[in-house]
Amino acid sequence: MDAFYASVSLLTRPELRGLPVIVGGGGTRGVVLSATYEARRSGVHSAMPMMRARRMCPQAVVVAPDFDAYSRASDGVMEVFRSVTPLVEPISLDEAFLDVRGASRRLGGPRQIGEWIRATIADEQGITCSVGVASSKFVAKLASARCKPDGLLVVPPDDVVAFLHPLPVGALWGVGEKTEEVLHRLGLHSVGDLAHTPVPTLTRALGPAAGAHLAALAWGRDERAVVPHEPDKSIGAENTFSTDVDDPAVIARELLRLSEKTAARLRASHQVGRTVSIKVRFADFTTITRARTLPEATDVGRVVYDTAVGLYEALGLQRARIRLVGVRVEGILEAAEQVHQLQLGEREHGWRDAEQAVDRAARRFGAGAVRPATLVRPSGEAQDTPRQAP
DNA sequence: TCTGGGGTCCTTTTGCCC
DNA sequence: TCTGGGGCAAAAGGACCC
Repeated sequence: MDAFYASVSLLTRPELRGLPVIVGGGGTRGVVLSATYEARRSGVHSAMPMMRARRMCPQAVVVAPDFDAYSRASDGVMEVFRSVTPLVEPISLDEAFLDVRGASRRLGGPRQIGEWIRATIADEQGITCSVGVASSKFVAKLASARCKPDGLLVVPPDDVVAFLHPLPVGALWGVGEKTEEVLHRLGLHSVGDLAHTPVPTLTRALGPAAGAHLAALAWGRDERAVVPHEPDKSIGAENTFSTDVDDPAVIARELLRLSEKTAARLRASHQVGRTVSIKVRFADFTTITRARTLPEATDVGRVVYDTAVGLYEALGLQRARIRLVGVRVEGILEAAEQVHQLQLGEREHGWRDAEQAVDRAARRFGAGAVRPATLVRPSGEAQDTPRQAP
């Protein structure tokens, strides 16, 4: 999709069409999530700090994100994709790879399929998208980027190298700021430069995996298949405070909220995880992580929380100024695969039962209907995260 | 200028066992 | 008892993507 969040937000705010619009968090610390092309003309782009974006484009209208609307639009778009082929690999809410080799007989060549998808999505969702067609995933991805917005570009197999080589190295999927800097220091600016560099030079500079990978991509070699639905490897939640926090009680309360949120998502997806990790970002933006692997996988918020707090306390911080905390559960398995080892003298009912009861209450009365008392704040107290009404 | 939240993957370090 | 190294898994850090 083109400028997905911004385009979907404009559906309910048609009076803003044609204006520079930025979608981003209302607070002072947010970044740009999406911007219309009118705003991009002023240099605004996603991931840019909101403060800077407002300065660059003071006339822009800033709207808060509406993730429910984006999620609904995404469902509609993915449904269109799946009507073409079951081989759909979503990359995010607004983007997916489709392997259309098996659909040609029914729907015509890739160009016709692409145009049909574009027309159908414009018709059903009222937003534009761009389609790249190629014989590999990453060339298709670059092709779609090149024809944005509202475009379609087919790169036939014989044209791949000619298409790639003039592009800047930073255009490659997997080359970000740091890697680009390393490549520039080697005097490599275009994909063609990269292609004509000995592989050992690249692996020395970037490591064996990245070096070999980029060398292959520079010649258009990419064998990765379109894989529908890979299982989750980790599930987590994190939060940046609106202002830095040095009160351990506030940190602990936030770890509790994030632990419960993460565990609830595990239970909802019938999954459990073995490793609990926390993330702490200090006021100066340095970030650390700490992890502990449990004897047995869990989906219980209290277990996640106890582990997370233990990890935090083990840091031995003394009123450090904290910007962000996060909780993540890794080593995920299907709950059905997990066999619970019974202990002698174990209580018959525990936190798991309590939390399942909370899940049932939440389904009937809404998320947050029942929650730990420490997370129920006196009215009027400042909140760091907007929350549903109790 | 001041940097979100959801993730994945890779590399290096560390601790343990033999 | 000390020293060293290989193998392995877990932990930690960092780059990257949308």
